[in-house]
Amino acid sequence: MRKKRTNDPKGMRRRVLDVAEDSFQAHGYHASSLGDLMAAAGVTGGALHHHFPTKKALALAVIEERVAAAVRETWIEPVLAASSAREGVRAVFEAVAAELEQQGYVRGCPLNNLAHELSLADDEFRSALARIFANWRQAIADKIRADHLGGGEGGTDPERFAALVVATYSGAMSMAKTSQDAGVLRECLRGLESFEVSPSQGGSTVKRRRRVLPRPKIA
Amino acid sequence: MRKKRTNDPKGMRRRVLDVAEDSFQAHGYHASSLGDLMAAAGVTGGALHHHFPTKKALALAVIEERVAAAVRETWIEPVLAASSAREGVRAVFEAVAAELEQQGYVRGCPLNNLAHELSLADDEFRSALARIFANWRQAIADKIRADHLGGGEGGTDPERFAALVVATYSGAMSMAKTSQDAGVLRECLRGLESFEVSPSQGGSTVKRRRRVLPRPKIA
DNA sequence: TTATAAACAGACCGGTTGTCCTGTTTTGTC
DNA sequence: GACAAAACAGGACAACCGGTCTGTTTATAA
Repeated sequence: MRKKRTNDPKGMRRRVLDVAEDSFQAHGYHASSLGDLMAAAGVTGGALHHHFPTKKALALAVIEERVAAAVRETWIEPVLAASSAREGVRAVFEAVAAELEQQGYVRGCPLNNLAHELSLADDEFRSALARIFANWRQAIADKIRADHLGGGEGGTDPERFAALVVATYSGAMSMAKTSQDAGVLRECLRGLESFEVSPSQGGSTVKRRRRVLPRPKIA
Repeated sequence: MRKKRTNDPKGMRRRVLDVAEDSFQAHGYHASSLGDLMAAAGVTGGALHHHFPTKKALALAVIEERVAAAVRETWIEPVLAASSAREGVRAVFEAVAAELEQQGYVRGCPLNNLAHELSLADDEFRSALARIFANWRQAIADKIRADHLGGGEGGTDPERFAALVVATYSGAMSMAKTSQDAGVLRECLRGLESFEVSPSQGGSTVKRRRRVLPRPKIA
């Protein structure tokens, strides 16, 4: 009996993270047993333990590598690449809503899913998750500040706007997951779009009230 | 061996629900073992099984009796009793923020905590939780409609406003829990409040543009 | 080649989980 | 008081969980 065994530490680690990310997202951390993950990934206990000594280490890797990357790819990069912060926010909301409606079910936000389950359980989990939230908010705030330099977004407080956007998205995804309906995402986006600047910090040239979130382009 | 035994089904059931509600909130559903609950409540396995045949039945009772009541008491009733929807929302945000800052830690929103962990696990859980979200939103929307009848909040879409408020609160609590800092609640409230347009502008109805959040009426 | 460590296989174990089961005591009803 | 049902006590149990341990195979470097 010859055993074919291809030593591929990189690939094996990636496969484990793939199924762990998926299972944590679908069933949560506690409801995902290492036995299930091993079976799904086609990995033995020895290999799993070699790459991730404990379940906590595995979850920490999922958070820092996969969840952070997901937020970066679906939120931070699109917003920074957009013509403005508000346009970027609008585009992400609609892209996520469209994707959810296409796939027919809602599994929720990876970051919020794990944040709710693990924030109080372990402080390492909590700080890792808090860091992702902070980066998310800061990226949006930075984009607002960039808009300021470009002459736009007169009275918008960057941190306040960022917090509001992240909170609205997180809560909308929570409701969308519970009702299994992505429509609430669009509803909340409409709410944000009718956001008007409070002219308290009237440093901009525009004094009159105006719509701050531009109408969606017809594409 | 004499056993002192006071048959008190109502009280026993209440004690079990008390500790279950607390443990589900603090550690989550899966991380709360029935053994821990029995020890904390001072209840034997037989008694627990008599009132709640399965762990799922216990959780369902917690959701329908305790979580729904919590949302009703901290959100629905204060908002409906407030002078306006906007004032009620502001009061609840500030009351919760003050309470969290006083107790020094954040355990999150009871509804959202369980919603994230259980919505995908079981459809009975999901529908029960979705019903609470729906009642929450409808109460706020109803209050907006009541404001309409009183001559206020012209142009504010009730369902849209309610969805935005609930989403913002849920997401803000999620971040507050993860960062263990209730400050983001106040920040998001400020964001919602900046929906109002120019504070001392006249009440003329010249603008037919959508003003989703007019400023609150100050008596 | 040889030595050494990394990469992996697979069984094993103590502890825990949720549930069930058999009794015993109390309550309600006639 | 008789008696059925509810209310509770407490143990038993099979399944499962996460972690560990030993052994074998593969890569790496001298």
